[in-house]
Amino acid sequence: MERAKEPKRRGRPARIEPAPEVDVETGADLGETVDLDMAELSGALGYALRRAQLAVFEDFTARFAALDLTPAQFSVILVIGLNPGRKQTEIARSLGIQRTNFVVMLDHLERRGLAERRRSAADGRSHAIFLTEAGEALLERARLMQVEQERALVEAVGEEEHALLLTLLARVLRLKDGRANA
Amino acid sequence: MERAKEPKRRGRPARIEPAPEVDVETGADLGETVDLDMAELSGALGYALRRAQLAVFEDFTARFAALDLTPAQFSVILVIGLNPGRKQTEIARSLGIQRTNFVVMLDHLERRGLAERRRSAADGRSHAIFLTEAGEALLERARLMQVEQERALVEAVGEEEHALLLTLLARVLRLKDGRANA
DNA sequence: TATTGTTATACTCTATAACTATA
DNA sequence: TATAGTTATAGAGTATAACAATA
Repeated sequence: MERAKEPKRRGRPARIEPAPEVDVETGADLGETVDLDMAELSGALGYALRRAQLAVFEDFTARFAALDLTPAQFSVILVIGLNPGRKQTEIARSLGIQRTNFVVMLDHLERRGLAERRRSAADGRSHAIFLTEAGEALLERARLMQVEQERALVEAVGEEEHALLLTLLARVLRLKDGRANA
Repeated sequence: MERAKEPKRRGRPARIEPAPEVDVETGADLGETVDLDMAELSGALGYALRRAQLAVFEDFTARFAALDLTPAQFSVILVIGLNPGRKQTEIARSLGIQRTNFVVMLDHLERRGLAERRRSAADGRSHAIFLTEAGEALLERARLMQVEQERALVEAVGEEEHALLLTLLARVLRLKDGRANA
């Protein structure tokens, strides 16, 4: 049974004081938009991608708060679940995570009892990675949440458009090949 | 005349040694793909957005290396250029940058002689932000590079598809409204 | 020698708290 | 009291160097 952790404190430590019990809802940070000229930026695909990605990740974070999973953590347990027994480095690389940073991520998941490393008999250097029972269970719940987010996205952009977006975003990755072959 | 700065050193400091003159091109990090099952992840729009955004930003960084501009810095000088004389906080908020973090960004641009703060006569608290001559000049060069990137993107995804992507990515932002009204 | 996993860093980005000057 | 700008700081993400165990 995984508990939703208290969101970790960030920024300068609060001076120990009465604890004001602030009304968080008041934060009118996005109240009046100041109508600057943004037209040129809005035409830049990179900028549009960035804003869209942030919006989806924010939404994700809100939805997955109860499961205490970041987008990256979700992607990791999903890939482990679909590819049990693979080497640490294989999992990491498939997600574009450097193996050195993946160590800490896995430590975290292992300490939470969601994943485990097993020494490979064939190759004493490598670890085969698996989900635990708890990990599988959490993954199932996470899958449901992910489906809900996808449904919300379909509602926002349209059914066909959602599929189209996936297609077009895949094409954007051709940029890399383009430069590699140049 | 802005110089392309040496990319800042990161990570653990190298032990002072002969300097191996490594063949960087050998890094076969993405050589053989290990064919894991990624199907489920690939269907997640959030993941697709993330990968696409990273690809475009990487491409951007490569293209803008000579100008020594990050995507964020480009967006800042662009918005200042299009909205000269606006308050610091207005510029920052229009880009979704917290005013506290914007201070350092502006410091940086000001030290490079690209932007400047002028105390407002009307309101002694606020700064009106402008580009310098050098800033305007750099912005012009940056605009050309940006157009080139956009052209590369059009080549990668198609002319109509590029326009469609912008439309659909704007719709993705409805997610936020959805949650706000819920 | 090369690979797998690891530790130790270090820079960037982003977030919060609190201070100063001004309104 | 509220706002604009600022400083200080902390955490997350991501990058590099180097080492140990194993191949």
